[in-house]
Amino acid sequence: MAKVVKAEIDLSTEEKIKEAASKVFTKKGYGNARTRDIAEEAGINLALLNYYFRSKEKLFDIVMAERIQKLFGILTPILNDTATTLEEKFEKITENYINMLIEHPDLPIFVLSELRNDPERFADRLQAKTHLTQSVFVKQLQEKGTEIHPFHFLMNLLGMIIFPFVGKPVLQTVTGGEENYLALMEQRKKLIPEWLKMMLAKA
Amino acid sequence: MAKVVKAEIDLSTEEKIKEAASKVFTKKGYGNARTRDIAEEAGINLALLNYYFRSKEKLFDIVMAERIQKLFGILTPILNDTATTLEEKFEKITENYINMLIEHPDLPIFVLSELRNDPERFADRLQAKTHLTQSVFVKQLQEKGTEIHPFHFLMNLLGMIIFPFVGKPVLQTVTGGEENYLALMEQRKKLIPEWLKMMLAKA
DNA sequence: AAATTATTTAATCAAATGATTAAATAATTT
DNA sequence: AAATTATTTAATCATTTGATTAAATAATTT
Repeated sequence: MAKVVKAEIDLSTEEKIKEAASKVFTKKGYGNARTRDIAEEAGINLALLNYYFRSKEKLFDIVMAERIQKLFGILTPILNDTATTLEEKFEKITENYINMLIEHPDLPIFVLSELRNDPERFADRLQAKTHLTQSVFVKQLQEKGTEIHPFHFLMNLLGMIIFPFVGKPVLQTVTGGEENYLALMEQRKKLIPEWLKMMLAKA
Repeated sequence: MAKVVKAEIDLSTEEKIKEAASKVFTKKGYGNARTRDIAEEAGINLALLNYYFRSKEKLFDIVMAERIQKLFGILTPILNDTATTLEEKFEKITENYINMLIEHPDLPIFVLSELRNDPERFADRLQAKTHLTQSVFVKQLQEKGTEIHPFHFLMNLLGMIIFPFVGKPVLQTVTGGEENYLALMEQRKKLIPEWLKMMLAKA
């Protein structure tokens, strides 16, 4: 056997394919992506892709798991931090998300549009229900004694943070070039937490 | 020739195909949609689809034009109404959008994810730049003398309205069934305008 | 070094898929 | 009614596309 080197080379070639797949899938979506695109992007033979991952679908599953984690993994630790106040959570989530989304602007539209195609399929990956309903964040909101359902705050937060990236193709035609867009996103890092604090105060 | 009847029958069969295409494309996206799916949904022969529309792509172009209009057509008349205040515009946009999105929850994710695939292609359909920069809405905001860029308000409004529908597959696993989700959306009709008024007041 | 196992490639397959063609049917015009 | 035009269908094409196979090469073990 060639265990040791297998592991190393596997990781290297496997990783090359996985990253190419992530890039191509994220840019074009599952249906528009061709396994040949991925192979070319990875600089390998098409057969190798199937040798390592058996099928387009299996490769896609692996990519999706990682992309979902990348998109939603930010939330869980912050929402469950007992050491921070609600206000600090707003700030951290906004800051972390916008920084990440500036680097990966096409991540949300990819994940959300693939989830639409088959929500059941990735339901277990999400586990949003448990993560959120029992989160410190929700408890802190309930302690405030507000009439407003906790998820409204979450929708507002995520909506204000993520939507500008989901709608980037449209919105950027309005704001002008990439620089202007980035400048607006930078402003939103400070603005969004303030807006949420206002909502909290009035609630 | 068969002019008169051609026009009528064309409209009927053409419309059947167009509506089937709209349904299938919206649900699955261009890349995952099959012309055979559309033909079956329309209850017609596959060849008929090509007889009327020449190709999948041309049919898609027509569908996209209508879907873009459906998604963004709501905005223009309200944003340019000189008879309403900013506050009333918030209310009208929220009310109209949420009502429409309850009927067509998969519209935004479809349009936005297809726009991502080729933003240039539909740039002329959007014309967001002109429609917005010179809108009454923007002028009214500027009269308020706020430091905050007008587009922040638009992003917040659209983000809070549209995002819950874009993220429905994820968010609904948290909120529970369709009824709960609808109830939350109904609440947002009243809440979102209030939140925007607060942002305006503090700005 | 020989044998074994793992990796990679070129060639090819089979099914899916968008599109066309030729013929049949229906409608309209003359 | 005959001729013309429009609509619809069944059958078929050509290409694309995901996947496999058999052979070549490289690495590892014995």
